[in-house]
Amino acid sequence: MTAPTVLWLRHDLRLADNPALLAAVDAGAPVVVLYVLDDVTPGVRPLGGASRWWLHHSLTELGDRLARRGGRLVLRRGSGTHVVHEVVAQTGASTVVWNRRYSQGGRAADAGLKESLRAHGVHAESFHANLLFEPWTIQTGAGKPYQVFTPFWRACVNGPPPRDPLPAPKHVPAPADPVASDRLDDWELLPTRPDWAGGLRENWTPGERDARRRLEEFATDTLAAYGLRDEPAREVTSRLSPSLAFGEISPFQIWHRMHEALSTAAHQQRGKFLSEVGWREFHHHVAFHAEDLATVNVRRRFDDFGWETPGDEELDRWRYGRTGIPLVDAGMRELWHTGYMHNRVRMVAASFLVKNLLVDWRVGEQWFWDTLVDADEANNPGNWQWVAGSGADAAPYFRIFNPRAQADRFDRDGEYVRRWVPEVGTGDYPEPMVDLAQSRRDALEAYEQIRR
DNA sequence: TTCGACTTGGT
DNA sequence: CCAAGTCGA
Repeated sequence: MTAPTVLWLRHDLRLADNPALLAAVDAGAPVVVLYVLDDVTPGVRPLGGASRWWLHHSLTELGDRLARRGGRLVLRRGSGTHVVHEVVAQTGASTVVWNRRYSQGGRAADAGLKESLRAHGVHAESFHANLLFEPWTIQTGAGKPYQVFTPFWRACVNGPPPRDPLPAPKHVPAPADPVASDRLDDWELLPTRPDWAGGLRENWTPGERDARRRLEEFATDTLAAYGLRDEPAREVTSRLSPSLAFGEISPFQIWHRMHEALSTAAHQQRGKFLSEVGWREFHHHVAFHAEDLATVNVRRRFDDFGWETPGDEELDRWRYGRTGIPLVDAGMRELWHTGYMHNRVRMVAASFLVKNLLVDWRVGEQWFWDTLVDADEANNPGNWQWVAGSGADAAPYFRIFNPRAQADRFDRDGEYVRRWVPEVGTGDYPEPMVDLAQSRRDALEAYEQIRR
């Protein structure tokens, strides 16, 4: 009997381009493929509601794919560190492998685990899988982390190119004795009473297989029209963000596909699309070096900002799309219904909360965390801080989106707004909850205080 | 130290 | 036309 290898999966729910999986299989021993639902480890953020829905289906699909290759997915709940030790003890595993995660809490837990495993004589190894450029490898000339996107991405692109994606193993040998696993249904990741996931089901198919399909469709059909990406009524974005968040697809696979055959028109848009992938890299870079991106202002000067404290009723108008500002409401309803919001509209809806209502960006960030299927520990707070002006490479304070002007520019014929707010222009649609011109002036005044 | 450059804007 | 600040080389 060979001692098995434990593969601990986290944000890498895929078989292709999975270095830790490949290493586990190549070791020649049976592989215990483990996923841990961890709501308890300090600094590891529990998934929000929409993400839990996605996770359920992604794990189901992964389990099926694994089974077709002879493997078996083992599910456990609790502290990741504790569970891994438990599984090692139960199986007599000699090796544990995983792909690196980059959040503060995740790194701390993994470093501690590596140390304690080695102290128990268990070999532990981590792999580079989920970012094109690991955060500590990109530095300014002065050896410091970047705080501005453009030079950061230039440094990435001008350095050694990302490796080619790795193949999926054809066979994943499971241990002869089955390892105890939770039943996925018992985790109750799907909503009941009420089941609010109907819009999610209509719009998404979680899992590696559909992620690959979306990438291929984007590369062959959609990328050529990516120049229209700012218009929310068009469907010209990749919609890969939730799959990237769960690691159903890797940035290496995306990068590589963008360097394969593309039409001339698509080729012209490639750099723009890859720079959006670059923003994901940038936010992870910033988060790696920041204190805690989801709670602490990158620009500490904002710590004294006098945010308003909104009532539940006011906040609910924003959350559920009843602000009386059509583009904001359209976006918030798209989010509530589908677990997703077009990027341009995210900026407008976030700007409205932070600048027109002067609500702390953390309040909006938490709502997005709970409702987005692509909620990401670095991207979500990083983008909210960017909008608020407290973040890295943030817009100047006096840049305040006007949601009406944004609608005129990017939804000129009102198609997107009508799709989500059909009653717009009728007596059923609410009056604006705030005067845009006055609240803009108030915001400029409030932000003026920060400058001192 | 200097200096060019800087995702996404508004009136 | 307006509106700074600061990053990075």
